[in-house]
Amino acid sequence: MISKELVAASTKPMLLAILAKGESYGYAIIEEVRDRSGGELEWSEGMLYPVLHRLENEKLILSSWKLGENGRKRKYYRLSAAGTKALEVERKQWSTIHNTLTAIWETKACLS
Amino acid sequence: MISKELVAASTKPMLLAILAKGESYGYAIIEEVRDRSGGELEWSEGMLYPVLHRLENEKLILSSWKLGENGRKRKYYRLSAAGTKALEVERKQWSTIHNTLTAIWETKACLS
DNA sequence: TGTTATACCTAACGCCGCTGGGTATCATAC
DNA sequence: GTATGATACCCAGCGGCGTTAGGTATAACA
Repeated sequence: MISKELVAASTKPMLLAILAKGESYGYAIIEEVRDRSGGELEWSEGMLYPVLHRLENEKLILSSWKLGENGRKRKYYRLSAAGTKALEVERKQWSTIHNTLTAIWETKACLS
Repeated sequence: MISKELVAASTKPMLLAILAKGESYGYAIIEEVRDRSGGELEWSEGMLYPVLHRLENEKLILSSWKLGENGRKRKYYRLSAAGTKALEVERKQWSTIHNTLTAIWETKACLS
């Protein structure tokens, strides 16, 4: 079980990264996250949909209703130009924190 | 400027990691974080102290008042046994998310 | 016909960092 | 000697966001 804070921090960059590979929709995104994390990450719908709406509101992603192969209506999301830029910002921020964290961890390893 | 969510997610593991290297106190911790991150991370006191109190409440860290070399009273914190375990849990969770994120990012790189 | 999977949405709650304060001591400068 | 800045601690109120726990609707299957 991943802590709430980590989920909060990783949701936006992960979503943007997934949509950067091509358009997708809510249900499929939840499955992809589960697969990619080897089952460690289990996003809930109640968490994902508000995030999608928020990102759309921020103009980082765009949506359009389409009919899936199974005859069901799906709301497909894709990255906007601003979303692509935002993804890069997210990646840099993540790297900054990750590097700082590993630097401290490695220092500990040296002393112990 | 690092996003609020990322700060929230990294505060606890970073604090535990710093104290794992030896006891320290609020003001010095803020400086260490600033140095370690190359100035990218700037913790505020209003953010740090409540976190320290919370971690102490969770028995992950222990505190004791001491007199610093400069004649000032300082509240020194150190890791408890439970805190050491918690640090390992935090590290694992961080790795899980980091690996998932980089996996998705690399996939994107392959397709583009 | 009813149950499961798909697919979307929302309201109330709680946690937690952020902002913007406050208090006190010590060193330095004027 | 007194003002300023650095050190060092603390707290209240606010807002954002995941969580929990619901709801609606359609297609497939039994």
